Amino acid sequence: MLRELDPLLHSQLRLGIMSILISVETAEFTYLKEQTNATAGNISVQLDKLSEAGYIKIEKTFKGKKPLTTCKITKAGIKAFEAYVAALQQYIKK
Amino acid sequence: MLRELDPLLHSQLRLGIMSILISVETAEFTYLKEQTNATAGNISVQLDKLSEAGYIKIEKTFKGKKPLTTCKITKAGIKAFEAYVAALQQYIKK
DNA sequence: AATTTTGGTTTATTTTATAAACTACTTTAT
DNA sequence: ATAAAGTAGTTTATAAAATAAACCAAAATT
Repeated sequence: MLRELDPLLHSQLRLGIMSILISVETAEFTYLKEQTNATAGNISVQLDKLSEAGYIKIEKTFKGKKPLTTCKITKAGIKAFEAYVAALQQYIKK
Repeated sequence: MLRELDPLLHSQLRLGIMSILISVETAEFTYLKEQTNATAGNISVQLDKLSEAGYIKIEKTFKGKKPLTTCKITKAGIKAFEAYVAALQQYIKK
């Protein structure tokens, strides 16, 4: 029987964000936007969801005079990501 | 930059169905239902979508007096599945 | 012969993803 | 100095998807 895939991670954009965050550890909003090719609005919404789930931590500061949003994956986020990947393997192994 | 994930395959249920079909080559509706733990309605809808995309072939016959729906992955389906897995690797490789 | 079960389909509802519009401020050009 | 354009986002509206609920037709069971 196939395992459940965490719906919060089974979304192209959120998975992309998490995929980046798991390797870089912290990333700025604009960097995520570039890398994922998504619109700012979409990123904003998905970051909120990941944050509310406790998968990432969002910090709002300023770079000079401009707002700066920085994201960092949490322990829970790493765990969830790894569990998701493990479950996913079931689906894609030959 | 992250690659696109075929939205038709990036769905838990459709991916599960394709994952089964790629290994067994043909499967009955009820078998898919059991293995995926999904409702009949949901399976019915998702099979139609996969079929319309040409990823699977659906055959309707009878087993004795009862209707029997049999599914088989197509060449295009195999190709799409493999492309999806390749793209996905980008997201989940450490 | 009524009730339940099987094998589905269709329709309705909820959830999700995405895009469009907007806010607040900064930088650049006039 | 001020209007126009750009940056960094958020909020709201719309479209698309997933899922569940309701339904149908025939078969099997009590």
